[in-house]
Amino acid sequence: MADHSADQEAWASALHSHGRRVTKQRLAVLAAVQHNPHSPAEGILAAARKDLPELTAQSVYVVLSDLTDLQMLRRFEPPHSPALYETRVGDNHHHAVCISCGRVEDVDCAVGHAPCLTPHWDEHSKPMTIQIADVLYQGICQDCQAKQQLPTQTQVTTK
Amino acid sequence: MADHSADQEAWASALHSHGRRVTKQRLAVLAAVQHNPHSPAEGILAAARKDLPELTAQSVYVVLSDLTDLQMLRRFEPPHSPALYETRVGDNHHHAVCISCGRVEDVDCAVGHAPCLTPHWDEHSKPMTIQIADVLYQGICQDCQAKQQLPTQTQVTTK
DNA sequence: GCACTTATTATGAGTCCTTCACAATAAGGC
DNA sequence: GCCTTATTGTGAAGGACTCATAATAAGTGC
Repeated sequence: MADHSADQEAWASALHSHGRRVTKQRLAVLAAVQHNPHSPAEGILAAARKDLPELTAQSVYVVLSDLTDLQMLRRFEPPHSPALYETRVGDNHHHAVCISCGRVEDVDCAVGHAPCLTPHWDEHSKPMTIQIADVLYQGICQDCQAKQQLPTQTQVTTK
Repeated sequence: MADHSADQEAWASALHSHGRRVTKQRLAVLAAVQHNPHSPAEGILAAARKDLPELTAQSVYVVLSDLTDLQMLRRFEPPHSPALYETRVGDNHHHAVCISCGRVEDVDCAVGHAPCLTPHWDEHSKPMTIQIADVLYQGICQDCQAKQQLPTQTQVTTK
């Protein structure tokens, strides 16, 4: 167990710099997200309640969305899954999710700091000024590959 | 109004090839998605009901998810939005959403057929076998840029 | 340190999107 | 045309998240 108070102070000053009050709820949520990256609100609630049992789910939702707006947290929504949160922000990394078990891995940007930031628009579309390019990789993690020694590797979606 | 029956037959044979029965509900949903790309289930229901008023929302959900599994439709979920559907499948294109108005544009793949398909894993992650790489661009479309001649271009999220 | 103001949190209910269980219907093979 | 069974319709339920309001407590000034 490393020096928690150092983290606490870092979070506190970050909150201050955004004009937010430093509450134990926010610190608990931040710590929970830090120690459980890629967790949904429910998981963050469970983790934070170990330190702060009276914390409510609604507070977690409020805190998470506020801190996400402040860019102190990053939120992403894999298909068929509730939103996941992480403290790793500002480094333009991406995510890979296992379509079998749902496990999530971070993927560093392969193309520098702004991957694929120059879309080639198709004919009929009105271009946009792109600010973010999120890449979501989907595949099968090694664990799941080992478990299901697939008989056929082609799609077996014939119902 | 082009030749609808041609489309109908194409959908019908596609359904057959997947072992599905050809029903007016499925055809209505497929036509609705084709004519309203990037529509949510509710919008597809509304569009399909113009041809088939007795169609129910639940049927639309069932049909959409089944056809998505069959890869006859493609589904994607922008942040803070219900799932959107389109008939353009198998061409590995991506999407750009306007963070202001929610408008969605197709973006052709900038890097050939498999963009960014070779993630650089960070140190601690177990690599996965990547099958899909979805890119979600977020920005501001021209219309919204024109409407809000932003006074400050930095973030005004100080509440 | 002690009020006081107001941001935050807790409480409770409500919304939206989607799915489930089961009965009614109809597509397609015979 | 009939029969089997996939599909659809009906009605209700579930999960994830948000909203309105009251209670609480951070941070400010005295």
